[in-house]
Amino acid sequence: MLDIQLLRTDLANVAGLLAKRGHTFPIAEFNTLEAKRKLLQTRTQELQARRNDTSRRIGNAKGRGEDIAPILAEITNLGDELKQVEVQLELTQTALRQILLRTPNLPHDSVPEGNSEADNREVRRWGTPRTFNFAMRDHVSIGESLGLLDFQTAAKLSGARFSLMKGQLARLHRALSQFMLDTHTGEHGYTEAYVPYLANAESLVGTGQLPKFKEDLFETRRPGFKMTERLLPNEDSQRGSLSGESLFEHDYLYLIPTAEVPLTNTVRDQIIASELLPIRLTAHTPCFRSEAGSYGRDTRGMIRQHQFEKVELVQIVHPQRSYDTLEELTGHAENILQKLELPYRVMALCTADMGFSAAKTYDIEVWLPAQNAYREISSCSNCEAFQARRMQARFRNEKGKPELLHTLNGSGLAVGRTLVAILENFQNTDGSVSIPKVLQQYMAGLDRLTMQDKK
RNA sequence: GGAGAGAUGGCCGAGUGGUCGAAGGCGCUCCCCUGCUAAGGGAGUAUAGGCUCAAAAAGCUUAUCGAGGGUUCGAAUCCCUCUCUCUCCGCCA
Repeated sequence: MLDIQLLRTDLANVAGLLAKRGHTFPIAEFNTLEAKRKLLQTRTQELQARRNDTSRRIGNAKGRGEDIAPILAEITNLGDELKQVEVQLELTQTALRQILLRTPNLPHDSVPEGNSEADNREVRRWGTPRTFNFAMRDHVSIGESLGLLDFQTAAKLSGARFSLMKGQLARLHRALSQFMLDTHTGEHGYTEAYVPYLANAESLVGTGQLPKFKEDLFETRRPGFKMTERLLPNEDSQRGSLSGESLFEHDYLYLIPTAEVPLTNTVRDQIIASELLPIRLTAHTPCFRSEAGSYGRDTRGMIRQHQFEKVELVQIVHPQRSYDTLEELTGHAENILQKLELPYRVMALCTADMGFSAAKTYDIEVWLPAQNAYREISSCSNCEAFQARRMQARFRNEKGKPELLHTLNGSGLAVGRTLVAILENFQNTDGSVSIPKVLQQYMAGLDRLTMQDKK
């Protein structure tokens, strides 16, 4: 969420920055609502002040045993008007809030301007893509012919965009996440966390997935929730809530699309002591994405799944440190690829290609031989105070005053895509796949995946 | 699933309709006292927002006692709904 003060004082400039990332800010609507808000809020507070004053006087008069009827007469219609104005104010503020909640972050000065992913800027490259002197295959072909990867059965169980792994491949998948966690906790100073995989709406609003990207999420309904009963008219007096939040939102939970959601929200509604900063958290979780709107893209293989695993990195830091931290965090993710000996490049995303909450993002793209391309395997973002403002996540600054934190997150890495990269980059002419050295200790010393016994 | 008890400021804890953003204590900050330490004395110490203002400072003001709604001139206090925590029983990985 952007600072509403900034919108009030510098709207044209803000709208210009948002336009760079393809977002059209509703300037006229905002100005109208804001003018209305100011009027209504002033009036509401006037009436509230009068009510408070009158009530105080009634209290005093009663204490002295005086007649309160004349004082009561002064405010005969005050209650009704106050109620009306309060309702209007609440509606106006809800409308403003809805605009704010759906407005993306402002891009940092250093973010390249662009209209599409083609305008992303390559920052650096590591490793050299291997050349094959045999008929190189993609991960689906490799995994299936080894008898370790089975999309047909996965489709029977759940549908498209799910996968089933078995045997040493399933183990390699597990080994990857263990290796990543061990590296981040052992070498990069992160604290491992085990987190809920179902999160409430408030958490998803905090990190920015809601309200705008609801269709990307898998939504679950809590057992015992009875929509028909609850929506019967005249059921209770809560109807007509003015808060703008759904009355029933606590009856829904969402499967997390990334561990960024639970990890970042750990500091929601908190004022952190500055000596506890920076907070570095990592977690290995499944991630669930509906992939609405990506029909037909990456339909083959494990690249784009409804369910995949990821080791996530989250840092919660002092605002002055957040851009240094972004470089460090990106380096932590790169370190995994280097240890795995997988070639990659780092891209600075352009204004048009960044995610909703990010002020600046580096994508790390791993080399996939079968696609003859670098593909995203990690996305590292500095959200500055954007999420912190939504979450009311603050720390006590040098003056002892609460100030919004900066939040960062990045994949370290997407496990499924890393597995794909290993299968393709480490394939051998006989159909086996070599296991990167750093993973062998997690595989009881096994150094290659081979044809399963077919008996 | 059954029965019960709770939720108040950084922490503990008082407060069952009025002048309460909230006693008291602890903690913390500053000052005084003390050779040092300890003890003692005094002052201060929530958050968000609005208006005035070019801005800062300041002033005025509103909201917040788990959340939302209601009753009332007035709600931490009364009523309703929900959430969460705890205890006992049952069930369960």
